[in-house]
Amino acid sequence: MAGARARIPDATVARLPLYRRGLLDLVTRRVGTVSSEQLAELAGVNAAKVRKDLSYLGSYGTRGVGYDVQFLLFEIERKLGLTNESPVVIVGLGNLGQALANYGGFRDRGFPIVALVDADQTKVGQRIGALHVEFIDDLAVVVADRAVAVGIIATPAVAAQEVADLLVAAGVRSILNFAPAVISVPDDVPLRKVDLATELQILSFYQQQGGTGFRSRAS
Amino acid sequence: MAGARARIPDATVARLPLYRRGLLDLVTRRVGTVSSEQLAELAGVNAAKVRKDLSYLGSYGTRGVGYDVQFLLFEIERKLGLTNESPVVIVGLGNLGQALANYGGFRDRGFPIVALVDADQTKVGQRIGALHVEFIDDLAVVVADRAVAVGIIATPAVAAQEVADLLVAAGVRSILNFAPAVISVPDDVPLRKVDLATELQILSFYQQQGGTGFRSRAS
DNA sequence: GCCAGATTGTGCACTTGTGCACAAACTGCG
DNA sequence: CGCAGTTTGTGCACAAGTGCACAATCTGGC
Repeated sequence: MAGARARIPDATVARLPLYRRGLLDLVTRRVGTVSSEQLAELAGVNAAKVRKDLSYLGSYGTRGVGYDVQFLLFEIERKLGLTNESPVVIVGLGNLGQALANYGGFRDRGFPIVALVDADQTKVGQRIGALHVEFIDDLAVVVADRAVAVGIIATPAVAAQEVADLLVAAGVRSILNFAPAVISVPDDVPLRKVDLATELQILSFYQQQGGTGFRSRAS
Repeated sequence: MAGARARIPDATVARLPLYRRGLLDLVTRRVGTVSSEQLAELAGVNAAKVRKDLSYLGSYGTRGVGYDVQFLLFEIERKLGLTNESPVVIVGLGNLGQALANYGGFRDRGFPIVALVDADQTKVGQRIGALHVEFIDDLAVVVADRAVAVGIIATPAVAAQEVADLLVAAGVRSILNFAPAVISVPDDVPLRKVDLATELQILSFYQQQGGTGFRSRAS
């Protein structure tokens, strides 16, 4: 009762996709009900955290029984805003961009890639997967015509800020940045970054320290 | 004084690579000294945090002047354990694995990829970049012979745990997991995960919430 | 209708992270 | 030699995150 209106903590939001993944697994296995203990196991966290996290969404469990898998999955997807698809544009088709374009994991989870854009004329027209690379100058048109919601930046670092500005101007609503550069965008455009080399360096630190004193704390 | 021995907080460790990146930039621009304010700008954090983070490493700045770029860079790299290279093996050469194999960003930052391994015999022998794909059964030999320190898992989710076990058994010292699955490893093997679809889902949440109430908090 | 067993939801204490504000300390100048 | 200007290093108060422990509540059996 009462709850369900309070703001959901950032740490909880970051775990919701993990719970979702676990629930999807349970659905395919025809499991109808799950306890916080079981879901914790699937998501790699502890049970108390699962219960507290889920309580921020509302009281969707039943004491003595657990959570209804289908219903909880639906509620998490609703909170995450996954009820309809979010078309994605990838900007920059070097090695990483091409890989992301071929990676099926996005479409499967509600983020179909609908456009590929690059500033290099020699790449324009090239076919990658089911799409053709388009020129960066057409970005605004592409975004508008295909209702693109998310922009992925996979360019070299020097171009990242400029591309971010273009994406924002074109009307993209959130940005995922793979370029190893700090970029700034308006406050109303959610931005996350993924830096592969950074992850390796963090691993290096803990490995040098003897491996101990560190568990989870992931992206 | 005194300090430099205390444990470095996880949050600080996660930012050291950002400072390093900024410092590398300054080195190429022939800048000799940097203030916490400037470094904060480059790393996308605030100045107080920079000073506190750096103070955990020791007192390497000079009041009224700032930090010596070369020296600070060296000290950060030393703390991160980047003074010598860490050879990397990539397991799983689907789209993502192939992209990672071609991605130059690793070698440039001290993590040369020295081996590619897959369980699919039709992929074995195939050439990607400068390397040939080897069979998973040879993993232990490859790791030992080439002093591999880091294992990257880029397999489908179902194979992830098995591959993790093989990597640990082969003597790899830390693991970066790209498979959308929870895996467990011994406590002395640092493990981090990168899940691209998870990042998009988190973006989706904040975008649905109206974009506000969220800044930084990245991987 | 009641009890045993199971499992959620949450109060609370603790740990970790953040950022302000300011004393300490350095440089350069006159 | 002392002072003005600058910038670090850190004490402190607050915010966020974590996890234990337990009351509240449900189910099924008899």
